[in-house]
Amino acid sequence: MYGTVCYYMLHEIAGKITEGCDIMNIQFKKGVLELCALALLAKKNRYGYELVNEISRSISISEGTIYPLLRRLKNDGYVTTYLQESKEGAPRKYYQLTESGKEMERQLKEEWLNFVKQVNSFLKGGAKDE
Amino acid sequence: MYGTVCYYMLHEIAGKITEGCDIMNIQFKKGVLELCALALLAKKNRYGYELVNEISRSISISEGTIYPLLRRLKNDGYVTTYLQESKEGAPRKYYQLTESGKEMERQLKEEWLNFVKQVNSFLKGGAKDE
DNA sequence: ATTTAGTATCTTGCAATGTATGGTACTGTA
DNA sequence: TACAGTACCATACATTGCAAGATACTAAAT
Repeated sequence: MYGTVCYYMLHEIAGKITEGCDIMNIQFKKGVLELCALALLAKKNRYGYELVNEISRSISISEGTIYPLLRRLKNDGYVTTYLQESKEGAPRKYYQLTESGKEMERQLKEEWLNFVKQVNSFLKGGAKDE
Repeated sequence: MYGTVCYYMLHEIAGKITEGCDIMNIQFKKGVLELCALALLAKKNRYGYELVNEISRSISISEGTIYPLLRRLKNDGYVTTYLQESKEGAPRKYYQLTESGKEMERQLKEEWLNFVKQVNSFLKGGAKDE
């Protein structure tokens, strides 16, 4: 019951940053967060709380989203984890991409860029009228 | 029981087009399809089956996705509908954007472009390391 | 005439996944 | 010892795309 207040602060801050994008961001996010997490882990090993903070700078997310996601990634063999003590709080669980995780990251990135291209084609020219 | 075979053909074709993008497209799609539908309707009125065909040229979707979506759009007041007979089959239900639908389309488009920018920043530079 | 194929719409139950909510636990400071 | 900050986790829920299957009309082939 102690850190509860701080917990909510994080959520509030995350919400403020992406203010005005709330109508459907919730839906846009589906699936893309996995790519974001993999992309960040491709740069260096990180712990869960760190990922929440990094990602929530740009995209409003909460911890209840990241931790289950990371568990999925581990179950699927895309990451391994190791614990490391911290001077400022509970021990941190670091996540490290496996080879298959790196491969997944490349593949998802490619698909994402492709997908965006397709969607944008609808937004711009739209499908030609016959 | 008559047109069932043809029904499945459409699905097969749609599947083939986006072959190789199946790992997570399902997730990428969430929410974006609504934007695609609105964007296509912003160009001209269309009927449901037409939308399925247009969209499935680029993104693999099925009818079970579009019709419920269109019902949602109607319930939320973003489109109105009118029936029109056809020489080649069942009568078509056309969908027409309302003013609030047009506004929604503009807003979603803007959010989408913004969202893509944020995600791409993770993929490229990634968040700076402190 | 009956079958088959094409066009068109709709419904139900399922699966995936982000969210809200709330809990645990460790450290350092007042 | 109370509190704030850091860090992790679990459960119940809502949203939404999908699979599967039903219905109905038209037109061409048999």
